[in-house]
Amino acid sequence: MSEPKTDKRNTQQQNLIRGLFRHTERPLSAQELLDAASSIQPGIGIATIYRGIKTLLERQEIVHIALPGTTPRYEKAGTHHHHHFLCTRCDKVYPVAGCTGHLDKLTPPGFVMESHKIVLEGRCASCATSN
Amino acid sequence: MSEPKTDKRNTQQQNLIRGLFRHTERPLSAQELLDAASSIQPGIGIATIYRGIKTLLERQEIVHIALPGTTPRYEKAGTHHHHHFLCTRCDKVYPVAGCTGHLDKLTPPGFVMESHKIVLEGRCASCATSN
DNA sequence: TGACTACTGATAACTCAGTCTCACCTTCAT
DNA sequence: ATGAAGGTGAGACTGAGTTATCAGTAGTCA
Repeated sequence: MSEPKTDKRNTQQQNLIRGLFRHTERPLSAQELLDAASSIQPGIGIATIYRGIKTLLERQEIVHIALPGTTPRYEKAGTHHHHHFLCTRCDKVYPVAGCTGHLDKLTPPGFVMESHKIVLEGRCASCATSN
Repeated sequence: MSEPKTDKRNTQQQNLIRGLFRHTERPLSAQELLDAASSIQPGIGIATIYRGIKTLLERQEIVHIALPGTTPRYEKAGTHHHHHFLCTRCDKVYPVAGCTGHLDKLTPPGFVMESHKIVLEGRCASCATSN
């Protein structure tokens, strides 16, 4: 749980943030990171969370994920091509393996598709069973 | 180009906004509506645009469309199921006919999918040909 | 036509995510 | 152990998008 890697200092807070990504399978928002980090190190500030996100993005350890109608999430870099499920109840985002493909067929004539996003919405497993 | 429909007044501004949706095939943002409306009726205020959007949403003449990484758009209600193409250069959004289907297969066990969004990103026809 | 009142335009205010500032603290090379 | 300097936490600040306020305007109805 300590990796210098650059000339930056190896602080508890940055290691904590890196550890949260390492041990969480789903993409996290800044607020989710703050909540999770606060339960381990109470008092950690939101500015530190954003600084940590910025550093990890620069090091390409995480990637930015934009989703419709909610705040950005950040996810471990280097995963296979996949999409996301957004729970409309708890607002958590989950990775979804695979892809339907055949999206080229949808692209209008003359348009050049560079990437695509598929977002499933509904209830996650825990919100589907509870009211 | 004049439809009372409720006890609300039938103003030039509201008719203009309704007309813009009626004669535009692609979803529009508040700013795009302001730009388009201003070219027809200079001096129209942004507050009037938002008031018009609110009224049309209440009357279910338009629907709200959330997209990743950009501002909300609004689109004529009652269209067939379709998705959207977001131009990464001009930030315009275009409707995309059809759908790949087979998305149920992606839903993780225990999750309940209620809807899905597919967003294609790249260059629209006019941005693809110009630099 | 005249009066009532909802609507408009300008702009201030609000909301929220994200950034900046700065005094204090922690890390780390010495 | 010590000092230099980058990191931290608190909170002010910023900017984009949206909403509220209010005096003046225009639609509606008698």
